[in-house]
Amino acid sequence: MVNSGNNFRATLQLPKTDFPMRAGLPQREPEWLQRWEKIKVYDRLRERSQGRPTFVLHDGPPYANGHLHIGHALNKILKDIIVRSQQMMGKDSRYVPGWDCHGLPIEWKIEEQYLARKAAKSDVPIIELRDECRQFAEKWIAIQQDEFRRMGVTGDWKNPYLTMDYDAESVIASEFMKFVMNGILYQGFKPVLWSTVEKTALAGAEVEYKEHQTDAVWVRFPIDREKSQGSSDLVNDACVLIWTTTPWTLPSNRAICFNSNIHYSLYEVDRAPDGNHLQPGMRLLIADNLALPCMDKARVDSFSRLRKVSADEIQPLVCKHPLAGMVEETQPEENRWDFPVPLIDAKHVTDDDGTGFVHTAPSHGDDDYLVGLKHGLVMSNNIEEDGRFRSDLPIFGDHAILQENGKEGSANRTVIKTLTESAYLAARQRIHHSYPHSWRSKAPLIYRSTSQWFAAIDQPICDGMERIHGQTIRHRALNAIENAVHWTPPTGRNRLYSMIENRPDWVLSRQRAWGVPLTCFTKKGSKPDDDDFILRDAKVNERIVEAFRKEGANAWYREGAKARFLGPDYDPQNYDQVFDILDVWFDSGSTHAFVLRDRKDGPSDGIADLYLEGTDQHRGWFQSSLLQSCGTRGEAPYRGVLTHGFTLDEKGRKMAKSEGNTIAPEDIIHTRGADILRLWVAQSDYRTDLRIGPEILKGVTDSYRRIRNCFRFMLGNLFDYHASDEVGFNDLPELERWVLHRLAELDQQVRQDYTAYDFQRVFQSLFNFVNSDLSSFYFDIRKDTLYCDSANGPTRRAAQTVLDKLHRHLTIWLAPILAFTAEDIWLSRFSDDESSVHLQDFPPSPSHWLDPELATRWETIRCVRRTVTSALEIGREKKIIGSSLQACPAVYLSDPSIYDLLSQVQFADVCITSDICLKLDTAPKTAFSFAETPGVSVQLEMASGHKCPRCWKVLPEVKDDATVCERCHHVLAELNVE
RNA sequence: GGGUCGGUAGCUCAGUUGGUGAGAGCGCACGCCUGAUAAGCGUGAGGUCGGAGGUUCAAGUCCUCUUCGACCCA
Repeated sequence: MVNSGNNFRATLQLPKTDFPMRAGLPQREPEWLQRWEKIKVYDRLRERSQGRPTFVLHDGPPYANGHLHIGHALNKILKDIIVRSQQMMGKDSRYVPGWDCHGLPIEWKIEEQYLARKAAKSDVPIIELRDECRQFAEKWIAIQQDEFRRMGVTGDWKNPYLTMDYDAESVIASEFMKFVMNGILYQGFKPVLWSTVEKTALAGAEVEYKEHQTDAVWVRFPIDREKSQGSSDLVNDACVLIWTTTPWTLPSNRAICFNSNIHYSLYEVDRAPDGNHLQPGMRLLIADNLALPCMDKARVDSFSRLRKVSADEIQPLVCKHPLAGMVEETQPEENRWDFPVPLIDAKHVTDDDGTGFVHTAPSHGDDDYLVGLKHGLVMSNNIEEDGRFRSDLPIFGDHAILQENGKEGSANRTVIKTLTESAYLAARQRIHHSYPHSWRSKAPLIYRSTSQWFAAIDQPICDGMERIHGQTIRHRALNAIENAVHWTPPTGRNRLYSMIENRPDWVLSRQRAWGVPLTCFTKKGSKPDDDDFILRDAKVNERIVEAFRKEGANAWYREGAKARFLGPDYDPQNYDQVFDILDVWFDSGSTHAFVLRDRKDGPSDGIADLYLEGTDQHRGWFQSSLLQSCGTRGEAPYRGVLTHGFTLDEKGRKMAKSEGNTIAPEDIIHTRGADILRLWVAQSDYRTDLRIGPEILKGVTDSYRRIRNCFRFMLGNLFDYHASDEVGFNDLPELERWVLHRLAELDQQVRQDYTAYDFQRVFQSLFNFVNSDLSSFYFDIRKDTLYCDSANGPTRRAAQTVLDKLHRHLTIWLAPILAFTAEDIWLSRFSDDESSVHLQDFPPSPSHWLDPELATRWETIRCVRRTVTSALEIGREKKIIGSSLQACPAVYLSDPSIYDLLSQVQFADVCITSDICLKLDTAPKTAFSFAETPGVSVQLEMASGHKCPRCWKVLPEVKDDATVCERCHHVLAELNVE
């Protein structure tokens, strides 16, 4: 025999398809991108979605510098899945991508270019610098746009929003001026890291930490017996001991912090060398854990612990400043140290180092500043730009903390000398420690209080919205978080709430060049507290907004700008123009105004359905947008907020270039395809941090291939199916109806999960369905029918009818995730020029598909099938059978209802055996059974007869190896083959 | 150092208000098929649910501590 199988091969309806098993995604994806652009999918969806309820996901703008990393990919793909699924669920789902353009990192890059060619930034006109920054941003926006689009992200790419658009700059200024007009803006002081060499403030990112040598001092603060309350041993002659590594900040001291969780005691010096700073009889309050090292450093020979002192006793104490009384009372108050120094309970104090008491100078540290704000401490202004004490400060005037070359000046020495003379110095020591330095000059930095502009978070706003939304920005924001916004996952609510509950006022000003200026004027001679300090004039504001709209924010820096904007009503001589720029968070916090409110494609009420960003944006965009919006429009700019975790490597570690564990989205797209990246996103749990690496991507690719092949099977078996071949629901076999039932169930599940943004579940459900219900069950069973039955046979057409539904539903359901592959699958059947899966909505599933009762029956059937399959497997192990078609198992059943049930279906087909023998009888002892399925036993019997050379079933009617079975005979007769 | 979140099989994930011997899919091993074929089907081996302690008749599920990791802040 040549090969009997091959003789009949041509008579079978074997699957036919051009849909390749291997996708070739990296090569083919760009073709689909071109197609979508050509047929204008996004625009057509807008046209045909008019009148539908809108869904607006407002894009959080990425920063326009550098190539995209995997975190960007995660973020944009999640957004894309939502945008696409909402559209397909019946919304008009709009998406406008945006970019954040202003700010320090770009300004830096330009500065670096200047440095490289030895040009000084100060020599370059500011407008020129700003234009270079703009060009830099433009370049990266173009690159990033390409990279995002390559991922398959849909949206209005032709009209993205940029925070540096003239219109955007104009709106940002206009939003800022709302804060000018409603009294929320004020000028105050805040300590910043300051370079005395460059005479400028530095942002956190510009700071590097290096070892630095300096003087540390222990200083006694005498308890003020008149102002303090407490027992006499404390109040009469004890001191609080503090430790600091910045002695020069002591003249700016305003308080001492302690921590009520730390144990403190009163100690007395017993013996010490002659001339020692600490002398016998001196009494000191110190944390218990630190008393010994302190006394040691102070060269005390022996000391005693007198008694424990509780936090309740410490709290009411008030100290005198160690410099108190050193300056004549004729000096103004700010030049004397005769003020009380309170003790403040603060959590940031530890007993790891120092004394357990922290000297607090609100002008010279973040903790100090915050404590100062909370307790109303006075901020001193003792240090000038060049790092010297102001000239008029007694004792210390003109002494430099750091010289112009960055080396230590005389300030520390003078402070230590003064304290030594007044006998309040307890000890000193040279120490090395990690200390902030300028990234550029490498010189040490100091904390220095500077004049800044703030938005008042707790200031009542009189804008008529206080009744509805609350009086202050903080009230409004907290109210919105609790009542008006839906959080995914819910933990986001608490996170943002506690941040906003505790945050200080918003510092809006930066001493930088690339950004939107704080468009306001101050009156010369007025003090910040004066009512007329900030010019508030709607006409002036309107001129600024107009100019910015036409010329961009550069208008602020043009010659004659001051006179131009002040107009005829004010004399420019009497006003100062502010040249600080706005915190870039104010820019992006204002996007709701120039995108959601002002664009035609924004939502009708100006509120986005969703903001979606990484968890770091609780501190960033979620917060700045909320605060800005509460200050200007009274309520949150979003109805929903979704946060996702960060991307980590395979071991759960942070990705870092230095670790060599980074993965660029570009590489994944070039080697595996964007759909693999998208599938990785969909099958990950974005609520926590997401891992990615070679092994995980391999797993994703495996899953992808599995799904792809199942579609290939469907497509292959639909090659000769047309709409006219559809079999009506009532004529479908039970098995087909069961599949439709499952499809209808999935329909509900998929919609519910997409609505909840739970794509992981969507994919999991679809993937399991395709694997467990289709590939290993339904497809496997129906292969015989599809291949061997007459092309037009009713069961074959029924199966194809179901395959057609499966193809449509599954492809469309997967389209938001596998944007490219779904298109590939769709076009394999519907390939006219204008068609695209992305123009489809989720198809309806007729309610009569749902049939729970039938599903229960089939659950039982599959259960018995599993017993049969296991029995067959035992037969295989014993080499009794190979193919299941060689068998005709006897199934012994004790339950008549199950017997009836199985009798009514083609159970042999279901088990993929040539025949099956159902018996309502007790099983022989040799029969196989599962403990889980009592009452079901299977005795493996061989099918009798010969193997039909066409369909391979072993049937009694087949008498020899050359003739075919009856079914095949009829089919062949139809075909006129024989 | 502080705040928040997380750690269930090699991988991605289920495990409802604490309650039948801890599940799915993939991968892996072995077998079958050779008419989805660099595919398909079946069977199987993998987990002291990060660790310790506690509450309870009963804990992956509640509490405390601890470890590792991440984000934000310092």
